Amino acid sequence: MDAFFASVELLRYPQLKGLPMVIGGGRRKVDDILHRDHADLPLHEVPVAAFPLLKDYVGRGVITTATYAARQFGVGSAMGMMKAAKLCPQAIVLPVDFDEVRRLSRLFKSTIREIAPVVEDRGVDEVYIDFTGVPGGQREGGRVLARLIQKSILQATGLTCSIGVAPNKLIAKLASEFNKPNGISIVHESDLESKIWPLAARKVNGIGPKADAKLERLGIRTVGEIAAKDRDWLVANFGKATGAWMHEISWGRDDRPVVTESEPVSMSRETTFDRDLHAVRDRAELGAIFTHLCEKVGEDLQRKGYVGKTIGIKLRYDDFRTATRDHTMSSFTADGRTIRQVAGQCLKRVPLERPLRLLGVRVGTLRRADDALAAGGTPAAGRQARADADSTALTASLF
DNA sequence: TCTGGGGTCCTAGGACCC
DNA sequence: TCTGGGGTCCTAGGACCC
Repeated sequence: MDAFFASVELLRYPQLKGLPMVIGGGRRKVDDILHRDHADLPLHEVPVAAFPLLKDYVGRGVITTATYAARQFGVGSAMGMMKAAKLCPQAIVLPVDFDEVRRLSRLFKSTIREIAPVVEDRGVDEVYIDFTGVPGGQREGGRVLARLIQKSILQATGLTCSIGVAPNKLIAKLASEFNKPNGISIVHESDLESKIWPLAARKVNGIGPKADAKLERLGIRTVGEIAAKDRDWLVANFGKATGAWMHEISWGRDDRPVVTESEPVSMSRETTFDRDLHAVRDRAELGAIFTHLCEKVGEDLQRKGYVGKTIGIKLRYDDFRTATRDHTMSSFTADGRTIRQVAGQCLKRVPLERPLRLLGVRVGTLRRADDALAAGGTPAAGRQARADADSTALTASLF
C-alpha cells in the first residue's frame, strides 16, 4: 500500500492532499484538538491552518510514514520526530489511527483474497499473492491481474497500491518498489542482470544495516557485485547459512512458498516513557506502567484465544542499550496477575541502576487456549500457573 | 533534539537426558 | 590415562522487517 498510514488520513482529510505530512510519534489525540476547535465542521472542511505542525511537536516518537511531499525535504520512515522537525518544520503531523489502519488493512486484504485466495500476510500494509492458480493470472505476465487487484482495492478503500510481479517472492518484493506509487512492475527471470543486479544490496529483504555495512567494507554495494563473488568466498566471509543465502538471492533464486496461515509465536506490549524513569526514584510510576503492560498482554492473549508459558520483560536504558529476561513456567497462562508476578521476578534479575526509557512485557511459547485445554485441563492448569508464579515470588516484587 | 511498537528468526552456551 | 555423541529445552542478545 502506498504511504499507507498517511493515505488513511487523507481519506478523512482530503484537504491535506499534496501537502507535506508525517504520521507517527505522539500519544496526543490530534483529532481531539481539531474537534474541540471545529466540532461544528465535517472533517473534510476543517481548515488546513487548524492542523498541528511538526515544528510544534514535542516528544520522542519516530515517523511511521511521510507523504511524498514531505519526503522531498529528506524526511522519511523511522526518523526521529525532532530531527524531522528541523528538516521540514511546516509539515503537518498526525498520530497513527490504529483502529482505522486495521480496518482498512483488513478491507484491502479481503478484497485481494476474493480475487486471488493464496495470500501471505506481511504486516498491515503488505502481502505476497500467488498468481499461479488464478485464472488469467499469467496474462501479459500478470499485468492484467495486477490491474484488476489495484482497481478493486481502490474501489473498496479509496487507496492505491504498488504491485511487483515476478517468478518468486524475493524479486516480486524488489519489483514492487520500481513504480511507486500506484504502479505495476513485471520482472522476468531474464531481467536479472538489467533490473536486479544494479540494485543496492540493502534493497534485498534480509540485508539490513549491519550486513550492508559489512558488504561495503568488503567493497560490495550492489546485488550484482554479490553475484560476482563465488559461493565459497561468501561462505568464508558471512558463514555457512548467510553466505549460501546471499549467493542464491544474488542470482535471483528463491523457492520460499507463499504461506497463507501461521500461528503467532509471542505477544508483547511495550512503551517508551515521555521522560526517562528511575527504578527507585520513579518506582510508583514505573510500577503502575508495568502492571498496565501485563494486564494488556493478558487481555491480548485472551481476546485472541492464546495462552503462553514463557513470560519475559524487556527494558531499554537511557543509553539505548537493551536487556531482556524471561522465565518459562511449567504451565500456560493468559492471566494478567500471573504474568505480572512472573515478570516481576524477571525484573529482579536485571540491573536497574541506569535510568530507563522503555519497559516491555512479552509472553511466548504460545498455544491456542482450546488446544492447551485439551492437553492439560484449564482449571488445574490455571492453579498450576498461579502456583508456579507464587513459588518464584519468594518476596514481594520490587515494584 | 536523537532513535516507536509489534513481531520473527537465528545464534550460542549450558543444562539435562539417553 | 582420558574425558562419546546426539537431541531438546531454556535463556540472552541481536539482526531484521513492517
